Amino acid sequence: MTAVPPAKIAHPDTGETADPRVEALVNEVIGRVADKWTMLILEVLAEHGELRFTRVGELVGGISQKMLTQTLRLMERDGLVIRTVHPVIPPKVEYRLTDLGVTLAEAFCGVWTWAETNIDRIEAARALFDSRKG
Amino acid sequence: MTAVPPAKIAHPDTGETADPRVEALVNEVIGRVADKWTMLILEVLAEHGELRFTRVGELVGGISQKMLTQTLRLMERDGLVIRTVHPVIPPKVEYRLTDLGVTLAEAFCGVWTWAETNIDRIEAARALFDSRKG
DNA sequence: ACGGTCACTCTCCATTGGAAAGCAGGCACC
DNA sequence: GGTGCCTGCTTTCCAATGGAGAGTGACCGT
Repeated sequence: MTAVPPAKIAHPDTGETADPRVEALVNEVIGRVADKWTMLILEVLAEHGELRFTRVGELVGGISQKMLTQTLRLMERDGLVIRTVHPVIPPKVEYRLTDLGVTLAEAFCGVWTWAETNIDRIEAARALFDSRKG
Repeated sequence: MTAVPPAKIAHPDTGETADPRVEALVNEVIGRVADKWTMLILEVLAEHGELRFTRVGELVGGISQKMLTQTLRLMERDGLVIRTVHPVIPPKVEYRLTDLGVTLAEAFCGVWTWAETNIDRIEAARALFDSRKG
């Protein structure tokens, strides 16, 4: 991936950032990271420190094991979490955030607080919208 | 949706936040908002102010019209954007952020700067991971 | 021998997302 | 009077994604 993959629809030039390659990379990273499960896992790991596989699933809630494995692997690949395997029976695998993961969690912190403080406004907006075009 | 939908897997108690209902609502809002296209659209609207439908698509890049319509509608429903229809021919529809949308964009601002500053680290982590278990 | 534990992994199916075509409706051009 | 074109969707079809649930491996207690 040295060459930047072109956008599927060839938009000639959006004339936004100086370097379109940087922009594309950032968008790709955002696309990776701006994922429901990634954010939720990041949250529980930031809050609880080191956790085992099933415990992460419990704390996140409603995630399938498949997605849990998949998301944790992707986060590990991106250097957000560290996976520690303890060679014991029954198996014990612990996950914790890297420094990079911690900084991302801090960056996302504003979003949780935003969500917490603005739930009422969102629900009100939804009610209004639905009543208008129900 | 007055009653909080129970998690699909019945986790007895994760013992995290005091009120599980608030937590569930926050998770739902996070799940709504932590979406690739939502974040990207939020970004371009925060940066460019009021934009027309196709212009949003151009600036976001690589989004299908279906997802653009769908995401903008959802954002409108959640009170993040305002959709203004100018009854002219050819049609002209403009989108801009509400105050709520602006606050969310500000909350996400840290994530964009995080992505920009940490691209190198992510790529390095990926290269390492892939070389290890290629 | 058999069930329990834990972290996956696999299989099947419903939902989602992308590509492309269609549509509405007035306007300009020929 | 047709033929396009313009924009903002909507629809259709198909590939990819995600969830539910069962299976796996390796050992331990009974």
